[in-house]
Amino acid sequence: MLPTDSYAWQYLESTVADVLQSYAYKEIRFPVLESTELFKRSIGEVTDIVEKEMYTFDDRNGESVTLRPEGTACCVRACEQNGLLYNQIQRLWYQGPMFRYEKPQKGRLRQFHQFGVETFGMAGPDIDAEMLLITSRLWRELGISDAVTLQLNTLGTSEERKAYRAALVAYLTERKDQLDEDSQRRLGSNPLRILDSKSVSTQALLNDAPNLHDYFGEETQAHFNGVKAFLDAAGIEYQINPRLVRGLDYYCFTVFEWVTDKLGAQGTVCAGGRYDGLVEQLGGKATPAVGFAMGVERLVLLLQELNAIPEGLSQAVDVYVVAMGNVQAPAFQLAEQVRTALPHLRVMSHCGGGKFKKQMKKANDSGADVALIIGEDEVAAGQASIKFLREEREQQTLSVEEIIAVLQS
RNA sequence: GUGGACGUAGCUCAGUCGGUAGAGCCCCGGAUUGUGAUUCCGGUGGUCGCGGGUUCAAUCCCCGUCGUCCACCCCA
Repeated sequence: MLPTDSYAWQYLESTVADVLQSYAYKEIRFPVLESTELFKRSIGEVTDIVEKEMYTFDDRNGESVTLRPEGTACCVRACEQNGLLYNQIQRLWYQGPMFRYEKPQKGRLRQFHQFGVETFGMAGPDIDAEMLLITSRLWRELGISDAVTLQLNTLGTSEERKAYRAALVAYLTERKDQLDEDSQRRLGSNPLRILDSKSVSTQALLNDAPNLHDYFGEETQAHFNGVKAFLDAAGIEYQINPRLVRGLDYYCFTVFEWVTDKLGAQGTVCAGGRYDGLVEQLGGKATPAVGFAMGVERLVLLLQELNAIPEGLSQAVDVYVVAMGNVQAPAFQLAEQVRTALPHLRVMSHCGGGKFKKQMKKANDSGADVALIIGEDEVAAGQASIKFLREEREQQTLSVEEIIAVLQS
């Protein structure tokens, strides 16, 4: 990521941090490198991520380690090892690089970055809804609400899913020859993923297939209705998508995705759901949990696509200090005085000498609104000149105090 | 992993039906010895991704390789 993009990242990062802070979430940080076993046990052995997308290697002790492909498992491990989950409620967030060995394309990189939120110890639909309140508010803060839509589904309990899975496999096995090639392969490995296949013919075939929602018992229905009721009350729009499934094994009940049609093939900008079984699966006490992750690169692309980054953020300089003649030391001193008095201003001192004309051109190109000019005359008089580069206004030669006063206004 | 496109100056790209390359922007100098944005003039800058093959001669044709992009797949 280059300086031309970093301001967009900083804008996104600070907006996300502010929103999460306003919901009283706490930041957690954990390592980039984890034991390979952690991901096999959490994400699922037969998922694509674990089977072919992990950066896995042996360390010097011969232990298999992996660059994290996602944050949830790492977060659970870190919390578990530090006693944050035992009979406790946690609302946490994190941020950082993730690694998946995939073929790069737009919105999909081998090292990419996520914001993640994980909550523990809350079983009701209210905290599920809070995930969507948070993300919905974030889109509003970022000015991209119109570009994203919420897809919502529930996966029920693992027993319900198991029963449905059997019915789906039975139905599709009878019609295997009508399935596309990828779906035929998934029939054996991960049949639920056939539901969100992009193949038109496969989707048509699914219209008469068993419906997951027919397999839900009272608990699942009630939980899902609860989530929907909170969303309705909050005025958050959503689409129920019964074919929305997740690529990671640990999800149950509520799952959701925020998607956009503005980014080409990689349209999911944020996704998450409930994963009540994971903590126990990783050796802890059974703990309800909900969370989500957002793709930073995709959100930055979307912000840029929509021109949603506030003007002025890309400007790096407010004041450019020009030194005429052999007065670099006093010029530095002037710049330091301005920085001390007005720390919010970005003050750049010209370095490298050169002709005055050249320095003025640099001042202009820097994007600064004003240039402070100091030469031998000014040094002798204990003054400096202030020139306004973006407005019709007379250049003035003033004392340092007066210049600071002008800059302040 | 599969398919397609593309790698020429710092950037965006043109070009040579095979005879070792050009524009715009950027940068530097000048018109203008202490005043930028508009002009005008001049200049620097390229083993034409890398390796092999064909040829008198390859940036161009062929093969391989690496990289990038887009889509599939997968997912944030």
